[in-house]
Amino acid sequence: MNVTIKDIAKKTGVSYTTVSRALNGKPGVNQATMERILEEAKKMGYQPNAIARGLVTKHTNTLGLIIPDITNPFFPTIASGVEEAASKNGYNVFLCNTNWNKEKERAYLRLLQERRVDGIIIKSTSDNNDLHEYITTPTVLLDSRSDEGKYSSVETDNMRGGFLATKHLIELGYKRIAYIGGHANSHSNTTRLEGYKQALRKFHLEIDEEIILYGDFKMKSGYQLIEKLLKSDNPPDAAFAGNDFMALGVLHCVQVFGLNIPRDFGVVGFDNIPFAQLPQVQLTTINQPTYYMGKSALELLLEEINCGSEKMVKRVILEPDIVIRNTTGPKGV
Amino acid sequence: MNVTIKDIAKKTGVSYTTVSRALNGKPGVNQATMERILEEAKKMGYQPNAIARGLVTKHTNTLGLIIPDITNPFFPTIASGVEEAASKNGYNVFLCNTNWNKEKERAYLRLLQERRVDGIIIKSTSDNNDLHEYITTPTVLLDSRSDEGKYSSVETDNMRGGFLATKHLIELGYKRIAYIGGHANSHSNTTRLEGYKQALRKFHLEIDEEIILYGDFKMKSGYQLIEKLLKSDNPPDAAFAGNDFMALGVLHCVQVFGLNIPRDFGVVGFDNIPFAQLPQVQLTTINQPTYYMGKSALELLLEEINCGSEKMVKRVILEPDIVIRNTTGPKGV
DNA sequence: ATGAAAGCGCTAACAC
DNA sequence: GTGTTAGCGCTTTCAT
Repeated sequence: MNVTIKDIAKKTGVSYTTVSRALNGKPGVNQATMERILEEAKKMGYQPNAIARGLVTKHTNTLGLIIPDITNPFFPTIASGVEEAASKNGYNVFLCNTNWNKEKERAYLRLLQERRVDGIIIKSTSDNNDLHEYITTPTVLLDSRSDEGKYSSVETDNMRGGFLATKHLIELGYKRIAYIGGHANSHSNTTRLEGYKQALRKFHLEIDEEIILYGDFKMKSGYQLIEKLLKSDNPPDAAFAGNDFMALGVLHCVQVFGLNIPRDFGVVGFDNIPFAQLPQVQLTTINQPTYYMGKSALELLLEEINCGSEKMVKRVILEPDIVIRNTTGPKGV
Repeated sequence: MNVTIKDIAKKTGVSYTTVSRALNGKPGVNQATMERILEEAKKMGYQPNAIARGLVTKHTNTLGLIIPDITNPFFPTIASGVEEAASKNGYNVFLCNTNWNKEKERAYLRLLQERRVDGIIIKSTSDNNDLHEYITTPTVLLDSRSDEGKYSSVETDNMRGGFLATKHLIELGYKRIAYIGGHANSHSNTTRLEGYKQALRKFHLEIDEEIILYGDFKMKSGYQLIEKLLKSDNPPDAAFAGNDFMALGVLHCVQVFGLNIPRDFGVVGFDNIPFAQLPQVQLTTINQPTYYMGKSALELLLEEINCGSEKMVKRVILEPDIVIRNTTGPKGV
């Protein structure tokens, strides 16, 4: 059995209120008794029971972080941003991996709230605008705009990212640029696609729905999508991928087809995951301030938790930038 | 304010004991009242308070997973193994990232136990054998043998892995094989090193401490360590790296030195992280059943939690195997 | 089948 | 400076 404040009260001969006060460093305890209590507590191996405390204080110093794919390095980087900042503020975080599964997302939302987390940070799997039906706790959205106006959010300017990527390919002379996207109805996908279209329009290039494809943000789907296009009658000569994972799949397939990168075919990714900079990979991509996104999501959440009712809904939008490496270059040169 | 069982008791005109019974599907409730209660609960948006429940039941259905580096894909894979299995069994997991920091590890251990997690899975940052001083909760060790005999553990046969890797290099004709290790006093490091030495001895090659170096399991340190060796008078012609991360660093540096891989220089990693199989990387490495390690650690932990006192200490040792790709080949050919 | 009451370990009012 | 009391939301005897 664990030792409780009552045990240590008995041992030191004071009331357990006094013990509680001493242990929490609250004023109104004699220096001498204070020391006696602390010493005895240590000797008995006392460990405060956060559960009991939470029941009365109404907060658990516990947070939930819901992400779609922990094996995509983009999310661990975010997670470490969240976690380090949380840790610094005395919070622990439940890391929940939905595997892009809407059901799992809902289940986690429920579980987290039953566990009375003080707040939730979520990168939702889709933009259905029905999140509020499942949420009664302070929440900040990551890279998403579902239920816009209800929750604070932090995101990279995906549209601009998409624009930058596509513009870069166009300026290098690539003529037929495919969009190899992620989940069709996810915020990241739709906004990046919008940026892609914007760039095409600006440079008076045709938007061809034939070469706009959706997958699932995973490597394999990048491979399969571009394979289909490369086999077609009118194959593209470049691709803007929904994320780096998919870009890696695209790269692989393009090589299998014997095309020279970047001479015959250009590829741009999105995220700038650490592996994109490997000397063997050198993927041109859109850089997101990933770690910082996690950190600032946490800060937003903390504000929300502490400021309580006067809910200030903020939207933090971070600037992406393009990192040019070796998967793009002057077309045909 | 959240709705409680008392609220719904008042509403339905029964005692709150009955409500509790109904909500938990316990016997002894009339079918009709049962339905009334359930319906009312749903209508009022009742969410059970896991905190209050935990206080009386003494368990939280909550687990802690402590890992050293979430940005090394090896650990997310383990984490997803743990999490999926945990989820299936109704547990939520606190994911804690120590960043190879002993202090943080201890802090998390304390926090987790204050939060009354039902169990802990930990990949410790070092093998100091003092873990038990900080642990009073069912625990299983990952890839570690500290406090051997006190806790169940799951690990890959690291020694055999080290042996396999080194033997492979020797048989290909590499003559001077460096060991580019991770943290000197971590279990994974010492056992892999032991396997390396075993292989050298078996093939009557000299064990040269000059080319046995320790880093921190990160890419950069792989680069720096091999750089030092490559600059020396008697440079190695191959390296067995402490993990894939470090191997990637080694690869980079070797290329910078203009050596041909695998003709002039062979590299073997450890872990077989997903990125090792990228067509651009094709790293020869020792494969660990990573996801399964997480899963079986969880199963061990559940056993421990449920069987209570009759503590069965088990050690699960998984077989590694070598995956031969393009960073090794017949020396000089 | 249902209810009353106790109590999990703690914090917070309020009294002294 | 210290103690008494109540109560957080729930489960669990023990009655009825």
